[in-house]
Amino acid sequence: MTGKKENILTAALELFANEGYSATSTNKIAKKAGVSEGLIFRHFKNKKGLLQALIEDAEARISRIFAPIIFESDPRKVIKTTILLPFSIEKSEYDFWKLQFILKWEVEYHKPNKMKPLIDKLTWAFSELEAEEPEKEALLLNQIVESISIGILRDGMETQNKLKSFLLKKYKV
Amino acid sequence: MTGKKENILTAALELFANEGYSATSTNKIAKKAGVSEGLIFRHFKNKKGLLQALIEDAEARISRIFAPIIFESDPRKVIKTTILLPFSIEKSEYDFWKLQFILKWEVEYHKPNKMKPLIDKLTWAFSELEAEEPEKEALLLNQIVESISIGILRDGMETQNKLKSFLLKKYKV
DNA sequence: GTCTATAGGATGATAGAC
DNA sequence: GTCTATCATCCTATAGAC
Repeated sequence: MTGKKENILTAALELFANEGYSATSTNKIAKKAGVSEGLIFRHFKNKKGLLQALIEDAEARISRIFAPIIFESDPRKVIKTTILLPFSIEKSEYDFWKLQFILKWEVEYHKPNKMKPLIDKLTWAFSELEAEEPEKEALLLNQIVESISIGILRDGMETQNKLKSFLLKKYKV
Repeated sequence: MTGKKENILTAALELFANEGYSATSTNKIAKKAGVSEGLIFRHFKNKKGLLQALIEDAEARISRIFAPIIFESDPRKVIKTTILLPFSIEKSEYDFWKLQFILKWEVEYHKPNKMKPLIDKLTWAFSELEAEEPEKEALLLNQIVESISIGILRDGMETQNKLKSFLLKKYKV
């Protein structure tokens, strides 16, 4: 069950997410994983390969989380679920999210269009609800949700909880 | 005018802001600054000292930018100026802002209360305008502005320009 | 699959000359 | 103030044994 390869991934995720990619040495990862340093390179070729494996894992999880929104057909529910999204993240998934956000600041991993499907769906929802400028509403809500996510990951859910009911009321969903 | 100490600061700022603190070696900084590596340590004791000098500089600039809002007495103008804030950043200041945001992900430099004065002022403004929940309005607007700033720094001002007039309209300022 | 040993280079930092 | 030379340490990665 607890293969050593997985130990490495778990340790690396926690360290990359909380201390940064460059600041984390393969030595630290190996120690935390209870594994020899060489094994990391056997399994992942190099340090970047290890990061890549984590990124792919994280992206899979994230599209799984977005799926219920993309396939929702009630516009009100699309907006409601989007607002609730950051509050429904499980603690066990925090490091995956953190990694996402940290990597946005590392040039080579930042893809601005990653949120396009969500924004498109939100645009559709707002236009169904006859908003004056559905695309801008969508862009704005997307950014609000993103900034709430960041707030939760950095300072804890309590700091953002006030905004939850406030937003639901504001958007009447 | 172009003292070597300043060269070091300029080079380090650009590198720290765009490639991260840990990913930037003192060797790279020295080369970019056209200076010997040893000089960095003469002037700033160590790499952390160099970062600290930049942080202090950045914080001074930022409070200078916030000042006009804090001392504004017209609540509508407080909100308007806050919304316009990220759009009024000069290109030459981008790296200072980037550094601010990057450091928020490095535990030891993240202070969640840094925005308190702005949030307090916004709370006051919204309560003057008789909003139902002024504190929550303030928290929300603060986060919106922060996320727009991030968007500008990462993807350019064009990507955020749509939101500018949209927000001014939404907040009727 | 996993470990040990180690290569080869980069890194932060110091000492000493000018 | 500034540079050159140098150090000890740490880093990523490989080779070879089990």
